[in-house]
Amino acid sequence: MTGNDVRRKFLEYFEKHHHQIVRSSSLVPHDDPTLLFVNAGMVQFKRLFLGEEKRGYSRATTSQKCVRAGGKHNDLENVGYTARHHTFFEMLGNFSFGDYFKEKAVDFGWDLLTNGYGLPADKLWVSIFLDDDEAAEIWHRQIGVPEDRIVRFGEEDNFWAMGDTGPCGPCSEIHLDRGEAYGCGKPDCALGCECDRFLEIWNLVFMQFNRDASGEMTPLPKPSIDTGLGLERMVSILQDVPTNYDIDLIVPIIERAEALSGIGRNASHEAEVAMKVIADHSRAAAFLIGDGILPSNEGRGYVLRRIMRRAIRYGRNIGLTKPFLHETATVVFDVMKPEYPELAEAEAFITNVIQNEELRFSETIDYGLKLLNETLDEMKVRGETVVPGDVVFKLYDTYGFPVDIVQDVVRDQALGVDMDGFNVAMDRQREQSRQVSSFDEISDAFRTLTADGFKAEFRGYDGIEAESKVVLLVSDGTEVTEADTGAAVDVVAEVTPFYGESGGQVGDVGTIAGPQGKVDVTDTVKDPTGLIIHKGRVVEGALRTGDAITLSVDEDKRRATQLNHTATHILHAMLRKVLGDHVKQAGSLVAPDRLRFDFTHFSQVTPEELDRIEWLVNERIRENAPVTIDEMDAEDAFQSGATALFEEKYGDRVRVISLADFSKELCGGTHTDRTGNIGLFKIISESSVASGVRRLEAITGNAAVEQMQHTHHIVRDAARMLKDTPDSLLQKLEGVIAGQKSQEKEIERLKAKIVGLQADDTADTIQKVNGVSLLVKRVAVDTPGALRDLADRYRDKLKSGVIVLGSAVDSKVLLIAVVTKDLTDRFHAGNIVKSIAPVVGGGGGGRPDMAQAGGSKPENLDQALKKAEELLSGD
RNA sequence: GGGGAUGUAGCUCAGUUGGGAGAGCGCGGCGUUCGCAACGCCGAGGUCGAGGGUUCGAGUCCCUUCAUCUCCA
Repeated sequence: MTGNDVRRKFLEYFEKHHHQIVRSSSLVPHDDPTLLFVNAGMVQFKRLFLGEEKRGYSRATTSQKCVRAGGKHNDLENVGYTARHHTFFEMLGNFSFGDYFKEKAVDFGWDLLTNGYGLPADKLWVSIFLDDDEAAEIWHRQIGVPEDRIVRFGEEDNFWAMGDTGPCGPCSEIHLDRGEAYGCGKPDCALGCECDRFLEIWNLVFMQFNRDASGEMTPLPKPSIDTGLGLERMVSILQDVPTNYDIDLIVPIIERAEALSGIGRNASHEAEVAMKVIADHSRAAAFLIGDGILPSNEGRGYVLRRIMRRAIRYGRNIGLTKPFLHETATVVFDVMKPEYPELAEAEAFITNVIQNEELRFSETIDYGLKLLNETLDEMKVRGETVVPGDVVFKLYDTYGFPVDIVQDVVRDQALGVDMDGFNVAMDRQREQSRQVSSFDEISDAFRTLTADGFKAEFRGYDGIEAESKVVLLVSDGTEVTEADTGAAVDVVAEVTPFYGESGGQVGDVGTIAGPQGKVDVTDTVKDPTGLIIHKGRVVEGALRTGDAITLSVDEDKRRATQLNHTATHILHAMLRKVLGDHVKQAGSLVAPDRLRFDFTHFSQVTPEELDRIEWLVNERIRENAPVTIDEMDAEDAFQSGATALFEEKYGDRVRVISLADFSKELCGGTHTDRTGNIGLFKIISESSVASGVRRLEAITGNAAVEQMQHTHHIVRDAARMLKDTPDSLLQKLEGVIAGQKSQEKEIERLKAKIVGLQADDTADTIQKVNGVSLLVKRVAVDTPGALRDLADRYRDKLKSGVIVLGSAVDSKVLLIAVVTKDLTDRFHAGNIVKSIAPVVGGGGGGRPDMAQAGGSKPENLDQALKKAEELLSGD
């Protein structure tokens, strides 16, 4: 049975038992800021379990993409060294939302394992929570598992909780005894042993309590089921192979690594580890990038970067010094194509991103090697043989140069590394970073409201005004019953026409009028549960909870925003048409005054392409296509080929926005009703955001017309100033610039000439003191540079001597002292200016042969020069 | 969220108590050559990331800010 068969069989089994097959959600969790990546099957159903969300089914089954790296669950450092750790894996699961409970869950699990997958019932063990007698009863009486194969474990192993508070409950795990051959051989080897004999394969969570802040647990009215069966692990059992890395979903990746390196995975322990790391990380990288994450220096992108770099580093251990990860990732597409066709579609983009990262990392390594070698050279000069730990740490911490590569290099040169020192520095850094991190907390008031089942109704698709009632007022993060004039306030209403910021479209602005007061709404946001919060300030009277209110959206701004939003959809479609199907939306901002669109593309969009895109978008606008909006089931929408975005969350009912036959997108935003309303579309900039992602900014409607007029005025006025027509403006400007250049040159030449003339006029001022030529003179130049030039000329003339020049410019004084090289042992230019500069109220300094100074008392310049003469004569 | 580093010519970078903005490669012109490569000579190209401060004077010191890199959480 292939891995893909195992997955299919699971989903089909539960579909047969009236479960909705739900597609895997993106690896990026949409509404959970505390979670870096989706790491379990239940994540996308969290709000269903909490009762905050309802969907059209009460039973579901999924094969969920999961990543465990970088967050609370971090298996990154284990991958390669164990049989079953992954950063990326798939979790099969069946879920009941207040439908069936323990009995059926146990029944399904056992039936599928024994009858479906054909596992021997007498090799299956079951663990349950200490006092969950109900579960024990079901397993023993209903299923017939002998009592000696039912084991009770404590809270650590068999009690599950979503967090410190919320739904929780006991769980029950099904284990498989693979026989002594897989065991550690110890006499006390039994279920729970760390070895590979007893494999935990399926975890059934019985969600039956709700735990409050005080720790008290109350029974849930509708208990639920959440189960998790690791696909890779299950496949390894059914294919009867020793590790997850021997299954047909992964072996092809390893085989590619073997082919590329020319080394077999069994060649050495090192090779074995490297192959596993490469196989796992290739999968993680392919899927993470496929879900829209790009390598970066923070957050999710940084975790992705670390995963890729870890793979590259291990690749070096088996001689893969050139970029290879994009090749092993290609195998991932082939293997996973049946279940994840969208991954294969993005192949070009994903491999490109990986290759870029490989090149970037090799730059990091090259630079680190350079720094390391410099350090080693210095050490050798000093006769040291151990690289200090803080040096290694600095290379790692600041330049990202991996420690194991330091060790390789150092070993080759028969030197040592102070790893203890490194670890001390590392621990210090950890300690330092572990200071409590405070992240934005959603006010408790909002949370309570949502938990009580309140749902604000959005009525802004059809109108911009609504009558409603104040449900909640929050000021300074705490709930209030009244907000007075001047107070900043967050308002929640029963119904609202205000669009809360989401999907790139900014929140509406407008006013809320109550019986005794008015609030200016400056922004509208949507919290993760969909609660619409109006943010504003009371500008008149006061607003109280329960007030009847009229909510009015600023019409002009909303309308402008709608034009930009519809234009964004047209732009998206035309980008794909002009640049290719690899173009995918990577971010979007739709504001009243402009739109910004980030998308995946490998190179700069040429000016010609930009023109063509702009032209096509405007053509679509002139077609005046109707904007049709359909609400439908998400599955139907996907089937119909509507474009969905990876960073967006979609419920089961979605809105599909269609523009004639050229655009069909899932979108919750507000749109204009015909493309012709947009009027005019103008691109105003094209830039890069990250490698592989470009950004376009554009304007529409009035803003676009104003922009055109503005630039037209500039050209017209410029032409008028140059007494020319706009068409020949550029030619004219070229001439003007050329003329200016030559004049500047002429000025330079003349200045030099003037300086030369001044320099010629010196005979009378050169004095001979003790055989040394001295020139002390007041001159008329206006910049330090000119003064230097002049001094240089004198020096060239004198061949040997000391020159001190001074010049008064406005309220400032410039001084310079030059000593020819042959005299620097007797005179120090720096000391000369230092001693005379105070006379003009300044200071100065410089090199022995040249020094400058300045001052703010021009009236004392002659006095200062006199002092210089005395100083030099007195030598 | 906390730390470290970098930002100077188209590119790679140098710039040492604060005192003439530089190198190599690339680019343009000329020369040598039948031609090319190579070489020689000449030349263009810089808001020293941005803003503020200290100073007579800031690429250099201080503060703020942006961008990039990097480690930790």
